[in-house]
Amino acid sequence: MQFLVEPLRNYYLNKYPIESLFSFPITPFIQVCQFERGEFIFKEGSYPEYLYYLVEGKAKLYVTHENGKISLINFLQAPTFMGEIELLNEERISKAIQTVTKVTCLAIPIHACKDKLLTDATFLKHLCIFLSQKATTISAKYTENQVYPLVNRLAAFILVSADHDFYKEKHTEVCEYLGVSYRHLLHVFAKLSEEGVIKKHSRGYLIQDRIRLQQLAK
Amino acid sequence: MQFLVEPLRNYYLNKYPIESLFSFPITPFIQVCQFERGEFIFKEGSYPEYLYYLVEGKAKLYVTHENGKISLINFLQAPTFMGEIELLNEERISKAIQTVTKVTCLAIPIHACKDKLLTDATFLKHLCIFLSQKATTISAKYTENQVYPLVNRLAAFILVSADHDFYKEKHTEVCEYLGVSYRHLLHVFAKLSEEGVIKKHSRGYLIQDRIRLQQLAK
DNA sequence: CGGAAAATATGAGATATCTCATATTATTGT
DNA sequence: ACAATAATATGAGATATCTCATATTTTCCG
Repeated sequence: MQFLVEPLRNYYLNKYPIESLFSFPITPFIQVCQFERGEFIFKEGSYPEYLYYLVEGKAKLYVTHENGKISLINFLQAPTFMGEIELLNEERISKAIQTVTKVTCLAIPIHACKDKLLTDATFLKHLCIFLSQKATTISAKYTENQVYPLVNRLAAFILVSADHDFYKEKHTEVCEYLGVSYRHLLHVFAKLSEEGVIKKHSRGYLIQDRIRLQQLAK
Repeated sequence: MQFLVEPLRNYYLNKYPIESLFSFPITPFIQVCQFERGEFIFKEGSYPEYLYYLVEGKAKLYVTHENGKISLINFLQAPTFMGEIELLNEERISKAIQTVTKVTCLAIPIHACKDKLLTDATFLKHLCIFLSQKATTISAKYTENQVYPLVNRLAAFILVSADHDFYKEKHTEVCEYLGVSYRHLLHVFAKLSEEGVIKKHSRGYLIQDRIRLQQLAK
């Protein structure tokens, strides 16, 4: 992790203005940092020093279970807070956040700002909205995971992740995200291929029957 | 649903004081209401008129999927907010809340208090903490549901739900809560019985090997 | 560039979980 | 008290999903 100094710090502050999330001047406190791909923004069990606001890049939020299995709870993309739950609860980080690509964040030092943040109605309202959306999203994933077989969930995931009908994600991450074995994920990809819904290419899959895929997605 | 008038209203307001959750005097706005067992506090698709604060009794939060299946997301017990997400997002209720027992709530009328609530740092901080705990809880359930087979999840549920080592819950609700078929739930109960971990009685099960049950719970 | 590590691919048996059907018991409401 | 409804119980076949093992290809880094 690297903190950016002027004039780069100022460049990002102007590119991603977050003053409106607060009722007091937050800018003097903000540090701009960048993480290389594969770095940990938070490690499981660590104590958070910053509340981060991700503005560029992609990271993954995951938890490692006692049995060694990994659940990838969500991919994080801009704009998103990171570490906000631990700010509120003064707990150690229970889930890891690791960068998938190079990531740029605005970092708010907790020791310097915590009292201000926890009494700022503007910030707290934004945070409530953020947390309520987070709870809503994870609730939906939880119930859908229980009720729909992989073929439906994968169809939905392909639709959401494809760019110009081209899907290109790492199976290793996707099986952790959908909570299934690698083998089974491959099985279902093979099945969708057989049925002509998608077509395998060297670096991913091309959607061939978007209508059918949408039907499968629900 | 029935609103309680004085002096009953006052009785509950004094028994369950929530003034400290706000920085302005909320009491004049609060109505105290009771729901009979089986009543809907919120129906899926309805518009919320009140932010509720459950103080007595038990309710269940669930969602009905397009395929007709029901996922019971959580059992709600005091103290808990209900309808807070829709207060923040001005959306229709996506999940139903139905009482399991007779329920008593403090009801805050949204149209009269919304502006005050959304600018009250004290309330918003409490709400943030509540929402962050909610997100944390559902995240844990989500990942454990993916990673652990029913026997482990059921063991944990029995431990949490038993009173004086006696477990007495409706299988119909528990299978919706754990996201498994009724039959499979019965299978696993039979297996735990066979192994002498629990023992079936006329109205429930008695825990016979708490140590073993705790091992199974994780 | 080359070796190590990571990702992808495949086959096959095992098992957790599902659906379906039916019977019995308990609860509820009139 | 009785009928209807809800909950509980059971057997059995089907299937979604898992684990394991191995081979091949791709990516990464020194």
